[in-house]
Amino acid sequence: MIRTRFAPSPTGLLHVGGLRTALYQYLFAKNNGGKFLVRIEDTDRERTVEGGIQNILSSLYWAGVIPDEGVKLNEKGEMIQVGDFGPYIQSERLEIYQKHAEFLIENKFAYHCFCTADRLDQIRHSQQENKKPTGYDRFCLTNVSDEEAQRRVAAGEKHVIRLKMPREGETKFKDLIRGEVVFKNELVDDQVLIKSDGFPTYHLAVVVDDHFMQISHVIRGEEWISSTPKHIQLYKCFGWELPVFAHLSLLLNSDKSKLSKRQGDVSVSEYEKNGYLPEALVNFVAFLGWNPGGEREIFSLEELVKEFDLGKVNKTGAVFNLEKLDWFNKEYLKNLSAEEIFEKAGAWLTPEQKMNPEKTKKVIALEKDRIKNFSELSGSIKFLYELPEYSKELLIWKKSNLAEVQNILPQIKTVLSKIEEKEWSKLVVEQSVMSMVKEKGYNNGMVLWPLRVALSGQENSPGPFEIAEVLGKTESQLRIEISLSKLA
RNA sequence: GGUCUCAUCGUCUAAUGGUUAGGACAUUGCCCUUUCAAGGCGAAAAUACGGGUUCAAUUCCCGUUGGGACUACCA
Repeated sequence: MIRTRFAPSPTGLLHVGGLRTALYQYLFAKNNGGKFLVRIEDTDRERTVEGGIQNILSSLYWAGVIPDEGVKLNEKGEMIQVGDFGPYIQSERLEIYQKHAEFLIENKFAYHCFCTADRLDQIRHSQQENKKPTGYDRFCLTNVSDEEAQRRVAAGEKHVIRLKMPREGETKFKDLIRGEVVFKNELVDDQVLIKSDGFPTYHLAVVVDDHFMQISHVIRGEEWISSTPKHIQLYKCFGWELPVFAHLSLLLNSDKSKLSKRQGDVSVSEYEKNGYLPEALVNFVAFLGWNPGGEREIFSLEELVKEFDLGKVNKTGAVFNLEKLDWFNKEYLKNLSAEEIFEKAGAWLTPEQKMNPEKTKKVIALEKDRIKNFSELSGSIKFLYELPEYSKELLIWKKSNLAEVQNILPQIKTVLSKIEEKEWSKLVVEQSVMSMVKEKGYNNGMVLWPLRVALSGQENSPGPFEIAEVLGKTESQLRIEISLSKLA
């Protein structure tokens, strides 16, 4: 049984890099008929933030990356835990880690360390100055006997528990994405397993949990590659079977450094707020470092599941490029009907726009190919609900002049006034105006440009006939009237 | 500094010994058109460098250079 897990720390909002990791874990599990679960790694009490778990889960659900097991959301959006291997929140599993740490101590796979932060800093500094590899010098392993350690622990002295890495040999593993990776054991530090506050570090907790939650494939970011030998050592100490490791390359800023806040929005909820479609973000993020091979780029989540192949994941880090995301979002927007957009974009519409669904849907149909995301929608259709600001210069077509506009606009007005109110439609307006253009031998632009600007007030907009239909006869007439006065 | 790791157009990538090195985004030219968007047709743009191996290297090996990650009682 293939089982993967997403194990975020609730230290902030869900990051797009985190979304990609979760997505790959999800796609891999689903592609293999396996299970995807979410576990919360909240062992750092300093950094854990209020509402962090909630945000991570709601972003995941928004994106459609829904866990089968572990920490989930119910219909009301409340956090629940589902599955046979819980609890799925590390702060609720403290005794398990403690028990396993004791096992390691008893079997001499780990030892107590009483060194102060100051001393640790000092050795690190001198190691760096002497161009030596950094790491704990094993002072407490060599100078503190088991009996003394027991006594000091019993006396309540502050201490941590460290893993005793072997000094000989090397640790090898076969990464599903990178192939064989080898580390010399003597260079691997004696990692702290239990902190002085009694909480486990990531390294102990991740190994214990992945084992008991029967994770078959540990898919995670590249930043973990160098601590993998420590994890493998722990599996060996416990006598557990190793999972398969797959380390994903990082998402990058445009300067190729690890993606961070300083170069714009990186949280999933920010994209949600800005009116990006989850399908577009998911599709985009999936293609950062992986693609199924052909030339097609638009894939639904179900299609991604079908196509996904960890072996085709790239080793190189990918720059998170917003322009491409905009393109994906536009593609998805184009495929939505005005009806669907009206439903989905509710949060971005003004109350007035929401109260006139018939008109707003028509308006959306006109503008939907012009916007990148929903946050642009309301602004882009505003001129159809309220009188725009007019500019005299804009009313004059580049190949025309003031006198010509002053001559033509009244003629359009006359033509339009002849149309019956109930006959008013895009088609009828178009026929009337175009036959006038033809009759007088005018150039299209001479007439259509000022008409369009009179109706929209915009430099760029949909065509004049579409706008006229939405506006209706009275409003259209009014706007032409106002434009005329601006020209005077 | 040490360890690990990566290297195809500006960006995302395809091509696992034989291609005019393909596509997409962005840039740009033209067409369509009243404008913008969309659409259509083009252009420019890459195998980091140096050695091997081979009849043949983007592809395999080595080195160089460059980038990145890690180097915490954070994950």
